[in-house]
Amino acid sequence: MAAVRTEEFNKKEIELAAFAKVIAHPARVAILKEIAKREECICGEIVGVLPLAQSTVSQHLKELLNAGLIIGTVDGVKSCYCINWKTFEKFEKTFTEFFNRTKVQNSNCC
Amino acid sequence: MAAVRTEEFNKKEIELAAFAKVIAHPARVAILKEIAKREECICGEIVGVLPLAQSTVSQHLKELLNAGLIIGTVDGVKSCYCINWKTFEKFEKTFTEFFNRTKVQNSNCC
DNA sequence: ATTGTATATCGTAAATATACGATACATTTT
DNA sequence: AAAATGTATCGTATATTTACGATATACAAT
Repeated sequence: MAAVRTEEFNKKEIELAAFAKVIAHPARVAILKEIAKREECICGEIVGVLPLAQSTVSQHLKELLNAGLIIGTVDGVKSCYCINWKTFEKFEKTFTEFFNRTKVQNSNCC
Repeated sequence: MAAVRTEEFNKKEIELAAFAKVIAHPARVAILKEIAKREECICGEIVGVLPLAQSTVSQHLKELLNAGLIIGTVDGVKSCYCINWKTFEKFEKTFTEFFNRTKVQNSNCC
């Protein structure tokens, strides 16, 4: 028994947790910031900025791709990434809603 | 080599990633919501609502405590938890800032 | 004092995540 | 055609996370 028992929770909870997981690593946060800063960014530039091996960065990029947070295009030998703002905003909305709705449930506590 | 190389990233990135990790599990999201809904909540009530063993829930509660997101008080045999709104708002602010600052860096991309 | 109850902790198994080097692959350059 | 370049993938080691049952602990009730 070690797999997360995702089946048992409600959709919103699962989605928020999944989104959180995507940005739950400093490398992926740094990658997102770097791509946003440059507007678009080739893989090599990201590797140059991060204290990680090329293969590790590539792995993190893949996870961001899977999550739909970035879009990758091939430019000759190079891979070019940019933020998928549509998904980015979906993430933002999901987090914002979680915080707002959780707050609303409360009135006065400790 | 498997430990996250946290030392190498900047503070903001590490903090955001760490905060994200705390809510990167549906059980912990569900626990937070449940406690917020009831304003305060004893452990047994949470266990009753979640599809997880008591010891597992206790483990998740401990992580939320460590993160400072909840406060636990002993009430006889029972343990009573409530949201630590101060930390909660710190989390909210951190996420909001990340989304806002990342967006600002961009103008027009794909 | 004994029993029951609520919760935390321990021990442990299995899954997942992280990291790296080596290698494969495709494109570009020579 | 051969060499160089940039990136993805493979294989693998290790750390961390998740989950559970069993047990310990502390208080309450009998």
